[in-house]
Amino acid sequence: MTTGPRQRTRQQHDEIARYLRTAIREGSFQPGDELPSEAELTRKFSSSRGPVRQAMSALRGEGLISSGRGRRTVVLDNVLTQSFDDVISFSQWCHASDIVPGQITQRVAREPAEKSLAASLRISDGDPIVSVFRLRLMDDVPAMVERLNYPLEFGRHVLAFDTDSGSIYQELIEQGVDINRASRTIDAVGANDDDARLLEVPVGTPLLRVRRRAFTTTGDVIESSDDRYLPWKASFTMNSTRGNPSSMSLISGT
Amino acid sequence: MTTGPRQRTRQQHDEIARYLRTAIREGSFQPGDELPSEAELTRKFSSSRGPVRQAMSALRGEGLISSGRGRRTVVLDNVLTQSFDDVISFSQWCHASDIVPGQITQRVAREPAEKSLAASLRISDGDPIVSVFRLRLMDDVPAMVERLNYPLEFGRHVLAFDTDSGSIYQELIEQGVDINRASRTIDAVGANDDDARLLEVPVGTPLLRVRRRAFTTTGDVIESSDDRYLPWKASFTMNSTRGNPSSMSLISGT
DNA sequence: GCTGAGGATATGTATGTACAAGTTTGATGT
DNA sequence: ACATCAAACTTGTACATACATATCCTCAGC
Repeated sequence: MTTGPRQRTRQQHDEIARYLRTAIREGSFQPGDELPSEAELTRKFSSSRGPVRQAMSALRGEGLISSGRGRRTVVLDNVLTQSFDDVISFSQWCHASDIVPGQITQRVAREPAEKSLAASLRISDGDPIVSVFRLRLMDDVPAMVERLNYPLEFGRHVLAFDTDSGSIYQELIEQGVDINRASRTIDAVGANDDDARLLEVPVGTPLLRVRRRAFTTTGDVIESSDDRYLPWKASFTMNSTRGNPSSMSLISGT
Repeated sequence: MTTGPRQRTRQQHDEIARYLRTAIREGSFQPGDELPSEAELTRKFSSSRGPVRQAMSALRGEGLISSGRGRRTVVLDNVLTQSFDDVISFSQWCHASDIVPGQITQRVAREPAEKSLAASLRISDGDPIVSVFRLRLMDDVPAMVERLNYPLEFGRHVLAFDTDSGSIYQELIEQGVDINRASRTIDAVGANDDDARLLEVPVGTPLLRVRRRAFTTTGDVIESSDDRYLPWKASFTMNSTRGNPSSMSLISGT
């Protein structure tokens, strides 16, 4: 007996949450609108209040809705958000959000590293790297451009992989690369010529840039990447509590 | 109407969560240790499983613990980076980075809340709010425009404060407002006319936008704000580790 | 037309019960 | 000594119920 099919019947609360997320995303419930009451959802899904409240709680945690004693639950002004702790893979995030991820590879190359990239990957200037340049889609609509750079040691797995077929992250995991830690820096940039063409927006359109470096347990750099999101397709949220500091920090530029 | 003392008996789940947070923080439960089982906590607090699971859910959402079917709940090694106070306050962040913060108030007003803002602050449409619009400086150079909105309950402290003199956050703390939790959403926008004029950049320049909502322990919304940074003056970084869990919150079924 | 009281309704909290689905543990048989 | 299996945990999910507490709406009274 192996792992068996990951078939797993979907839980009720999960199903309710997905229904609401989808309805909100597709505009069936606009920002400011009231969601159906818990009682209505209970009837609609032939469930009980528990699962309904679990779903609501999930959505509240994602910042999608706001609720309170006596008040109807309302939809907040929102775009999809990645929860900071589990942003690892674009594909994975899409699946969690019930979106179909897509990718159109623009370029895959094995080439010598230029100076700044070499420094970022902690290799020598001119050492070979594997670089990938892809347009990423959400439900077949352009959403992000992705520039990935790997030292050859890890990049060789990428060269042997069809980059149009899915998640590189998952492929690396399956190849036994132990991705242990990642560091992300978020800022804003204007779309350059390539970005603008692929994302179908004017040059200079504000994009949300996420630069990521991933490490093994031993501290070797696996990846140095630059993702640029259309800000109306994705944003980042994080929660912090007094006394329980968040892992995010604001860094001063030059 | 007598607003009455904000006395409010503490809820069981809140008390349990506080106990566990404190115990973890003070080292009674070390990273890797197992927490008491739900059954034990139920007995210890003479409660039922619902509140215990709500507390666990809160801690899981804060990334303090990890749990799963069949497995005991274990304490994670919490990565301390920047304290909550440093992240929430521009002034404190500047001081920590050895930068002189500055502010030039553009506008302070008491006005009725428009619809979306009212929803965000969880008050009624048209209820009075206090809004502040400031240009923030780093070493006397424009770096960020700040739009703050408070319900009157908290905003009255702001009205009585010289907004050119420093940190509103610190003032609120000193006035006894208990700022407990904050949620931030980060994305990118182009500079509008006001932004461009104050930051001395062309209209449309990409800015890093941070929308923040701050809450009291009881869940009341203190603030809903919109900060826009020049991306070459500030950015966000974040570290995550593979083992560490998502910040998805889930609440017990009960 | 406006105000205020009160009921209807909404979400938040708490308890009890039952079962599902993993993990750990220990007894048993070889 | 070792592998195997079953019992005894653990946490996850679900349902029924009750009450607390805040909001909204209706309608009587002025």
